[in-house]
Amino acid sequence: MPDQAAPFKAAPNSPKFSDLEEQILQFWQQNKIYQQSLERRQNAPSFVFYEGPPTANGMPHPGHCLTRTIKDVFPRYKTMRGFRCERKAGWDTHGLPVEVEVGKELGIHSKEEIEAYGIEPFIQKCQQSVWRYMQEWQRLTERLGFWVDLDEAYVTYHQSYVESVWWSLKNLFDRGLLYQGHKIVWWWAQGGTALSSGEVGQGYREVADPSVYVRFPLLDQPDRSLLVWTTTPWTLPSNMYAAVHPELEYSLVKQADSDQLLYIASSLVETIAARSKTELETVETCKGSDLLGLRYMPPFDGYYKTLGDATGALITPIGDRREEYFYWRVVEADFVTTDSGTGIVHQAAAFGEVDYDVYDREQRRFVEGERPELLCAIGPDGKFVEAVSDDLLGTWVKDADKALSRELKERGLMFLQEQYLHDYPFCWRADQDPLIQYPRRSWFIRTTRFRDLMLKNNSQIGWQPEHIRDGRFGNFLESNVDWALSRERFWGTPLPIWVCEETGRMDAIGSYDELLAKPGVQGTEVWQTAKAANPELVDDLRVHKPYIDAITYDSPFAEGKRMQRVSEVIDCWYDSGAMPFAQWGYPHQGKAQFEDQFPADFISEAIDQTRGWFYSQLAIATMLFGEGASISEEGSETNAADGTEYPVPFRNCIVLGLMLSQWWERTESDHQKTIVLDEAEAKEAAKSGGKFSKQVGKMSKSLRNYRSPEEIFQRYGADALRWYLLANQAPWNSTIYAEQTIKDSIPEFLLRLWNTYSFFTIYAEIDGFDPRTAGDADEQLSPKSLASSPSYRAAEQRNEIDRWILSELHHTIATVTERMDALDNYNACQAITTLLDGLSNWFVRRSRDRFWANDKQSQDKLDAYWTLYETLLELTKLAAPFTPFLADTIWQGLTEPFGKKTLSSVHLCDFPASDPSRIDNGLSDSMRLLREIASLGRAARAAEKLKVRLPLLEVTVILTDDTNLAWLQSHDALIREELNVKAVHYTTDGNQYVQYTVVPNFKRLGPKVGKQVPQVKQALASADGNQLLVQLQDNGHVVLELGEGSVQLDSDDIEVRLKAKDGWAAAQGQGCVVVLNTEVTDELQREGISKDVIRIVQNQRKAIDCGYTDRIAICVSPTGEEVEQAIEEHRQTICEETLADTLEFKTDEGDGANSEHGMVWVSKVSS
RNA sequence: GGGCGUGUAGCUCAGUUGGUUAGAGCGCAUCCCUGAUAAGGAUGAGGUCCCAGAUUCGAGUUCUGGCACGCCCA
Repeated sequence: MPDQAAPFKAAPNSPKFSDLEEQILQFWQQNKIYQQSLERRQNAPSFVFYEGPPTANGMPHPGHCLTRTIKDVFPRYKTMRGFRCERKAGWDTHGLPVEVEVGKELGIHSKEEIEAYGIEPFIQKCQQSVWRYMQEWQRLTERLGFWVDLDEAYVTYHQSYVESVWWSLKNLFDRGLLYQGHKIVWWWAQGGTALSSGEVGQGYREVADPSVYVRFPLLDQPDRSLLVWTTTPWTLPSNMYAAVHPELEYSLVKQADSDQLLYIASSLVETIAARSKTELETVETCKGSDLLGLRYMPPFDGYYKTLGDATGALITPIGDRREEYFYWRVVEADFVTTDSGTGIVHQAAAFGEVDYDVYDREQRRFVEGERPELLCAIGPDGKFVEAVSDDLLGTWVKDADKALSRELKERGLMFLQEQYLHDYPFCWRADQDPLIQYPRRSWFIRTTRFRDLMLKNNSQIGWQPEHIRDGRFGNFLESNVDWALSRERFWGTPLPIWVCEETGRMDAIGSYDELLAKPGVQGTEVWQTAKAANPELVDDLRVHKPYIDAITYDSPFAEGKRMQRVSEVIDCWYDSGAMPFAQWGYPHQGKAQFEDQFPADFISEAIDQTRGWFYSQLAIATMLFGEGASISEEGSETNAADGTEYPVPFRNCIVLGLMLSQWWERTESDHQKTIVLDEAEAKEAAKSGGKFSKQVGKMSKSLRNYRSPEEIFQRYGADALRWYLLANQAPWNSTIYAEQTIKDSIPEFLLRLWNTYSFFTIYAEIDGFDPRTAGDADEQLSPKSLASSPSYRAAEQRNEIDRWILSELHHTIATVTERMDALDNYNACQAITTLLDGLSNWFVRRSRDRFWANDKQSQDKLDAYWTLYETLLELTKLAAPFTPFLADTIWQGLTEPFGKKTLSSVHLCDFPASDPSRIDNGLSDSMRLLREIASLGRAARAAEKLKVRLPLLEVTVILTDDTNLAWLQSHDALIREELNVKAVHYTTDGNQYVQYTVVPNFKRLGPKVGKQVPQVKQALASADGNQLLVQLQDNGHVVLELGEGSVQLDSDDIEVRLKAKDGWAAAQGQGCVVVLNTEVTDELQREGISKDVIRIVQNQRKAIDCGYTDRIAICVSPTGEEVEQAIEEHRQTICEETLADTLEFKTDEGDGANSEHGMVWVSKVSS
């Protein structure tokens, strides 16, 4: 009977993990365990973690669980390892997605509609919308066990945050690094707004556009023309250049019935001739570079009339030529191909990004103040502003195509006109409106000045996986372009620049107070009025549109004039990139925190953040701190800040793969799709007709093709999900969310750990094992302090299997520590799994008898307890960062007898330290061999269909060498038991049973004999293995005669292998062969039968609900004499094993068990 | 169209500086155990390492070229 006063109580059998987790969650909250874990490390060295802010205006899905699990596991680990790891949460709150969400809610789309609705109520709605799914996010964060300071979270719309961002922008502005330029955007003319690439991508559809081939006559040789091609004739009036590829070959061709000569890329001559149904005869050829600089007459002379001969001074003169014409020259461009068109590309810089780049490059050739202007004949409404011909003024671009084409035809410039089918983007909100590429004034940060510095900083970052550094991220930095910072939107950090209404000169503002301190400030009452009318309004809104726009002040540049803010807000990526300092409100406040918490030791986000948060952080930190802080644009009024030395913003970064979903779907008769998330479910549902097909793809809100995190927690628990995410794959691979695998992580790890723990508590209760005998036990029950118990013996005095598992434990601790320090959670988990397997499947199994032994105080039994207890304690600490809930449940169970003397949570403990003196590699090797022998014996049995219950006379184990021979011999009892044999023989002389073969150790042999490897291999294979072995044993080496001389090989160069000879029941492994004596005597047969009977009876005991200690009566109706004799012979054993009072040969009433040996009835006699 | 990545057992995934017999878990099959018991364990089957070339004594691993998929950018 269990000891009533036992310190341990048996743990429940099959717990519902999600319920246990909820309890732990409550415990954590009530006892502020997270805060305690931080306080315990108050003066410890810091390990800095940055939380990349998620947006809380969408529901979280399983993909977010991966990010948050990875973000949790390393800080937890580092905290246990003795570091102070603060974890400030954060929320990304600005940006277009928020505006779109609010717009949907209000049923409005365009900027005009928003303006009509009112910017003030609109941004108020944005501010509220940001928190729409806040609760879900907080719940996810907590339920997953992601420890982070949600209460102290930084929020990008908060005034202090915005002011930090302003400070940084002012810094850049004052250093001349913030400038205005043009950006070519996809423009919705009717709506008056730019569209994001995502929005543009949604709107592509196939349309037929005009395809025109137009002649551009050369100025100096009017009979020669460039032939250019375009599908947007409306851009021709804004033509600036014609681009050729300098390396391509061009032909000057003559049209059959005309005097006209045309330049066309040589490889396209034939195609164009065919299309235009004219003969084109090549007159001469040249390279593209020969055409550079040629001037031509543009197809429309709207600009040409005034600018035709406009020139400017070159920065680098060409020869003695110091001046260059601004427009209508042949220029070079690498993007010119011969895939379509003519090989000469019409350049209208206003309407194409690559065209704009060419223009930009051209501009830089001229000295400042003498540069070509951007030619743009179209207004923001998509209509002609500069009259090409008077009747086009005010015409919508697409309507102008026809008129323009007609005119070109009339003037004889149109070489060919066709229709062209291609994909073209339309507005996703108004599908009749084609988008156009259009230049917008935009603010840029001169990040290109920092390219090399960013690359240098990048090289300092520990990327996980490594290829990110030189691959995706490195390449991205290499091709850096200036950061287009401004957005013509409403909900974002306002660009803190005020402009003089008179002079256009500008000023940047670094904080709200700085603004209020400006002379003659007006407009603050707009905010005050709003706040008075609605006291609920959060104060942070005062630094937002429209309130901030209302504030003006006296211009320092012009007497009596005002300074007014520019209208733009900034890219919200800048917000997130400013997080390292803005989270503290630096430098207006939080200086100490910033200096303490910069840079981060560790961050992690998914791969899609490469150009997002990873870049924005690196760029901003590079520009503001370290060497970068001393860079400023020439001629800027303010010199750069004195470079405070700060390195990269983060030292290590795990880049996570994307998580895909897997589901089963069926299309119903009404074209609706039925989606299930489970294969079993799909099979079940398919019974009602219609097969389901398996799908893999992105998680999609509209399809609902994934399980909500909340449901996963309910079904399987957070630990199961965490273990799946941490232990099943390297985190940077994109993975398929596999429901089944999560389910599997319960029996694979959680339940196995639980069962081992439960096994311990069951026996500890029965035996009253009391760890409190360790009088000096410390608060974390460290192995050293447990040694103070009088019943605790030093490991070297204990049973071998105790020493073995402790050796495995310390080996595992070393591995896990080493792997986790390298940010490798996957292999750390593998090591833990291996340890748990050893503990559960070998230590516990092999030690059952010791735990069941009668003498409660025998030293061997106590050794077993101490070993298991200590291993479980340390294993629990090892597992704590990975499965924090289960680890804490078990920790609390294991420490319960100590009451308040021990730490209340495993997460307050130190991570276990590996004690090298406990690692015994020799023992590990021997034990591995022993387990292999047992396994081989079972395999040999299985091959002969001799089940383990049938006893056999003997096994013979043949080894290649005698290293482990003595050790194994001393363990033959174990093998006898495992294999159910009467005797075990070990030998190295197995000629009778095995064939020896000698194989090369290629790893050593390769470098040694090089090209002779195949010959050596051949020679070894054809030689007699047994003879080679003799040679090796006698001389320590073997000599092989090859064609070109002899080779001497020592024992490290070759490996001896064994192969069982035919005719034996044998199984072979790496270094041994196990041979089974298959002779089954009648005696053995009967013993086997008796064991069968025991099993049948035990099954019946269970079937009739017997308790462990119930006594029974057995009746057997045997099939024959042999069975009867077997039972008679082993009557005593059978009765003992099954707690039977009587065993009779007769037929009984009721349900019996029918077996190969006859009917068996079992009935309960007493409880 | 460009960049980056991925492709290994039915499924989900590992695979070290190249070393010749490619692993794990699940699933499947066969079996064991029945005092951890709605658990636990063993053994086995299962592979053209996406394809084709190249380098090498030797390639899942390196190189080149394809194919498929994904992500990012045009």
